[in-house]
Amino acid sequence: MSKALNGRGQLRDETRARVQAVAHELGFVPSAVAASLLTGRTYTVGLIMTDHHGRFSLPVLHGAEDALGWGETLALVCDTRDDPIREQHYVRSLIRRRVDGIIVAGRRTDPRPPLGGRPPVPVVYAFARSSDAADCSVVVNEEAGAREAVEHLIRTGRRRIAHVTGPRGHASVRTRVDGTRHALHEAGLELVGEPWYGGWSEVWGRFAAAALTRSHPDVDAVFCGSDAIARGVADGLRECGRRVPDDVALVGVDNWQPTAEGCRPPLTSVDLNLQEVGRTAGALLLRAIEYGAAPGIHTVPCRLVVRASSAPASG
Amino acid sequence: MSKALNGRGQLRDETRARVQAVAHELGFVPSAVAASLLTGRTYTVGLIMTDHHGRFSLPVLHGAEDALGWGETLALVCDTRDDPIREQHYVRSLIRRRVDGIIVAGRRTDPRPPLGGRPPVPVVYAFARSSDAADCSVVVNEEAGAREAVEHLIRTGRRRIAHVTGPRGHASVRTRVDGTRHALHEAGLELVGEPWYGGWSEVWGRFAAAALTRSHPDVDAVFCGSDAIARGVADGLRECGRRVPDDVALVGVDNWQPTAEGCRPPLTSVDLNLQEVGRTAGALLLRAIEYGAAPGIHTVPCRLVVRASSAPASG
DNA sequence: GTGAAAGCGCTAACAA
DNA sequence: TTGTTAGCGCTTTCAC
Repeated sequence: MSKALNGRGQLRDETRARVQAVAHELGFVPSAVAASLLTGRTYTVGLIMTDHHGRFSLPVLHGAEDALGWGETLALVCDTRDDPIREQHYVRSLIRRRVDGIIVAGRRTDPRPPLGGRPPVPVVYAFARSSDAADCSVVVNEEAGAREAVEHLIRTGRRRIAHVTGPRGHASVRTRVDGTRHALHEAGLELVGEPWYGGWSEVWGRFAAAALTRSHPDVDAVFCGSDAIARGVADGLRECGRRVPDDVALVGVDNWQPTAEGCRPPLTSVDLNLQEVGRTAGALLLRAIEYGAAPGIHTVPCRLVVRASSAPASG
Repeated sequence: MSKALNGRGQLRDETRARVQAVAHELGFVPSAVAASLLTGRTYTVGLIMTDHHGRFSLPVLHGAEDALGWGETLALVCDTRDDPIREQHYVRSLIRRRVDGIIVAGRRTDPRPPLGGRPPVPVVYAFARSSDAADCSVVVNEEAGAREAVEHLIRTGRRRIAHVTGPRGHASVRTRVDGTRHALHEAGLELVGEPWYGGWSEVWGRFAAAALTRSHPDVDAVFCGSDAIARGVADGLRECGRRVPDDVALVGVDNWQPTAEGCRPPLTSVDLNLQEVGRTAGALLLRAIEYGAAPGIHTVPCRLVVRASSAPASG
C-alpha cells in the first residue's frame, strides 16, 4: 500500500491507481508521524524568532518557506521574546519533537551567542550571526548597502553628505558609518560633520534635522540609518524650510513599506533583502540536513530602492 | 523507563532519580514522535496566516503561543499569501502531520470561506470569522471599539465629529461607521457630513483632511478608520493651519506602535486586542481538542489607548 | 516495585 | 508483481 501511494516499488499501474482510488474514497491520509518514526526525518524545522514585532523575522520566515518547498518541510515557529530562558525551553521542545534542523532569526545584526543545549541537529543563524565562527550564519552585507546608498547620492550630484543614525552600540550602526565613510573617501569626499548618533525613531530624526540645518546649513544630502529616522529627517527639514529632494536628498535603510511610502516624498531606501536571507538560510539548512553542516558566514547583498526622496536636484 | 522520566507509574523515588540521572548523562531526549504515534496527539497545531506582512497574524500567533503553554504545544506556521491553492496545500500537509488542530488567522474582518479539505481536527478562525456559522471563530468587537472612540471624543468636549475611513467594501469599514453613528446618536449628535470613504493610506488621510477643512471648517474631531489614515489627517490638518488636538482631536484604529507613536502628536487609537484574540483562539482550540468542538462566534473587546491627539481642547 | 511484551502506522526488505 | 513481516521508540498493561 505504501508502495502504491508513494509511487515506490514494483507495481502494475492499474493496481496503483486502484489503491489510490480507494484510499482517496476513504479519505485516507498517511501519517507523517509514523513515517518519521521509521525514517528519522520529520520534514519539520524549528524557526526561532527573537523580535516579537516580526519586522525582521517575518520576511526571513517567508524566505525560509520558499526554500523549504511550500509545505514539503514546515516550520515550527517559536517567539522567544528575546528571553534566553524561553529560548532554551523552546529548543528542548524542538529537539523532543525531532525537528530536522533549526533556523534562528535575529533582531539585530550584532553577533549573538549560539543556541544552548547543544542541539543534535544543524542550526543556521539568519540576520544576526552566531558569535561562534564554527556555526553557519547568513547575514546582510550592510557595509555594501551603505556604500551603495552614498554612491547613489554622489552619482546624482550630491557633495555635502551627512549621516544621521541610531545608537552607537549597534553593530549595524558602526557598519553603516564605515560604509558611508568608505564610499565618500573613494569619491574624494568627506562626511559633513560627525555621524549623528541617536535612536531609531522619527523623533530623533526630526531633532537631528533641526540641529543639522543649524550647524551645517549647506548639507545637500543625508543618509539615514533607518527609514524611521529618514522620515523624521524629512519632516524636520521641511519645517526648517528645506525642500526634499530639491535642497536635500534623503536615503534610509530598511525599505519598510509603511514608512518609506508614507514619507513625503516617498523614501529611497536600502532594502536588507531579508526574504533572500531567509531563503538562503532555508537552503543551507536543507543542505546541512542532507549532507552535513557547512559552517561559515554567508553574505546576502542589499538592494537600493530608489524613490522620490533622492531625485537629482532640479536646479 | 518511561515511567521514571514522566513521573508516572509505581516506582521508588531512588530508582526514578537514578534513571533520570543516567538519561541526563547520556543526553537522552525522549522522542515526541514515537509518543505521538501511540497516543495520537502531536501537541502541534497549524497556524495559517493569510496576511504576508503579519500585522494581524503575528499578534494572533503571540497570543496563541501564550495559550498553547510556551512550547507545550507548538505551532506549525503556514503563510498562504492569501492564495487558496496554497492554503489547500498547506492544510493537507498539516493533516498528514497529524496536527491536533488548526488556527486560521485572517487579514480582514470580512467572513472568509471555511478551510477546504474537511480537516478531521478542530479549526478555530481568528480575526476573520468563518462564513459558516457552524465553525468556531474569534473576532474583535469593532462596533464597540468605534463607539468607545467616539464616546471618548464626546466626553472630552467634542461635538462636531467627522469620520474618515477606508474602502467602502470592507466589513470593518461598515462596522466602524455603524458604531460611530450609534455613539453619536446616543449622545443626541450627528456625524458631520457623510463618512469619507477612501483607502487605508496616509495619502488618503492627508487628502481627506484638506477636503474636510474646506467643506466643514467647524469640525472639532475626526475619528479615523486606521492609524495610517489618522496620521495623514494629522499632517493634512496641520498644513491647513488647524492644530491637533487644540482645534481638532484625532482618534485612529489599530494602535500600531510605529504609526501611532511616530504621529504628531502621538495618536489616540483603538487597539484591536489581537493578542487576546490569539489567546482566546488558542484556548478554544485546546478545549475543542480535548472535549470536542464548540461552534460559535466569540467576541473580544477593543481597548482605547489614549495619547495626546485627543487631549481636551485647552481653550 | 520492577521487568517484559504488545502495538501505535508506517516502510523496506523479503518471500511467495 | 504482490503479500507478509520486522521494527522505528515510545507507553501501557500485565506478570512477576
